[in-house]
Amino acid sequence: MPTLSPSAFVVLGLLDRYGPMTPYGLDQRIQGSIGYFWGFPRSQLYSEAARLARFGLVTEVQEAEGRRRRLLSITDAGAAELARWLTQAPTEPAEIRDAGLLRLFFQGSSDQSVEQLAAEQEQAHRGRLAEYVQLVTDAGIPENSPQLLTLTMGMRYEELAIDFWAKIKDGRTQISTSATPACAPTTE
Amino acid sequence: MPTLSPSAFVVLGLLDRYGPMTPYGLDQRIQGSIGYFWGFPRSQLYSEAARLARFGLVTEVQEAEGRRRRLLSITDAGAAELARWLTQAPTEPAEIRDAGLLRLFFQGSSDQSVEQLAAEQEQAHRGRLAEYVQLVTDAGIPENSPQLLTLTMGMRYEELAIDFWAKIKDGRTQISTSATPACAPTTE
DNA sequence: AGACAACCGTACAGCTTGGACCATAGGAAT
DNA sequence: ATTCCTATGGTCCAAGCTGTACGGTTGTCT
Repeated sequence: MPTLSPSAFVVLGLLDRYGPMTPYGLDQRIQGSIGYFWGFPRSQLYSEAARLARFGLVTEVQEAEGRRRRLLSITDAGAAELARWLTQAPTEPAEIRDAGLLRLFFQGSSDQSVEQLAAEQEQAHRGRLAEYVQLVTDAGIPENSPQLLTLTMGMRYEELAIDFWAKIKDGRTQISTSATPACAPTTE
Repeated sequence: MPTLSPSAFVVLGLLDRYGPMTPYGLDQRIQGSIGYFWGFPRSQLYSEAARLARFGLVTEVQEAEGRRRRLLSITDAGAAELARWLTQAPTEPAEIRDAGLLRLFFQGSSDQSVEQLAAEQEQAHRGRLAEYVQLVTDAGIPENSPQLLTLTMGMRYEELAIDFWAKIKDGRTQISTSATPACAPTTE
C-alpha cells in the first residue's frame, strides 16, 4: 500500500468520527471546518474514496438506482491506519500558501502599490476572521475539543495577518520580529 | 491565453528582478526564499518555463551542446503580465497547509497523544524559525524590502505556532482568541 | 404541474508532484 | 593522469490533483 495523502486521512477521520457518509456528505463537513486548513475539491472526494476502497480502508456501497448514492464506511483496517497516522506521522513542514504574501514578495521596494495590496489583504483577512467567529458561535463545536483548538489557531493567524498588513498599510514597517522573541530551537 | 498560476509569476518575478537565468538557477533562488511560502518542485520549473515560452512571456535559448542550458529571459509581454498581476489580482484566500493542524483536528478529545503531537510540532516550528533567522542575518536581504517583510511575516507565524503548540503541550488550552480581539470586518 | 433549489455523481483536460535517472563541468586527491 | 566527488543542469513519467462543466434525482414551494 502506497503512502496515503493527508487528504486521505481527512476522509478516514471524518468517517471515523461521524459514521458512514456519502462523498457528498463529506464535502459538506469539509466545507466550513477542516476545509479552511486543508482544501479538498469535491471532485477529488470520489477518486479518493475509490482509492481507499481499493486498499480496503473503506467500503463503498452504491445504490443501484435513484440517486445512486455511494455510502462510505470506514473498515477496521482504515481505523487502524488512521490511528497510526494520528500518533506517529512524519511531520512534513507547514507551508503558508498565501498569494498575498507572494505578491508582496515581488513588489518593487518603492512601489506604492504595496499600500494598496496591504489594504486589500487586510480586508480579506478580516472577512476570514469573521467567518471563523461565526463558526465558533454558530456551529456546535465542543468546548476544549481539538476542533476548537484548530479553529483557534486559524483565528490567531488571521489576527496576525490583519496586524501585519495594517502596519504595512500605515507605513509602519517593523523589521524585527514581535515583542517576545521566541528563542532558538532547544538542543536535543 | 489562459490564466497563469501563481507559480508562473514566481518565474516571471525572479527573471524580472535578477535577469536571465536557467531553470536550475531559478530553483536555487526559490529554495531559501520564496520557496518557504510557495513550494515549487524543480521538475515543474522546466514545464512552467516551456509554458511561459509558448505564451511569449519568456524566451528560451538552449545551448546546442555541453550542458544544454536553457537560458530564460523575460519578454516585454511577460513583464507587462507581471506588472498587471502585481497591481490587480483576484486575491484568492490564503490557506494554511499544515499537516500538524490536520492531525490535531482529528485527535480524540481525551487522547493524551495530543501532548506528544504538540511537542513535536513545537520543535518543528522552532527549527523553521531558526532557518528564517539564519536567512535574515546571512543572506543579503535589503532593508525595508518587500522580501524582508515577507520573511518577517514568516517569522511571526512561526512564533505564533510555537506559542500555540507550547500552550497545548502544557495543558493551557486557551479558548478565546488572543488579547487584542481584532474587530469585525469594516462595513464597505 | 411547473419551477426551483438542494442533492449526488461523473468526466476530463490540464496542471502538479515526487522521484528516478542521466550527463557535463570543475576541483581535489591519489 | 586518472579517479572520485560534488555541483550543475536537464529529462522523463506515472500518479495524483484541480477546476469546471455537465447530467441526473428528490423535495418543496406556488
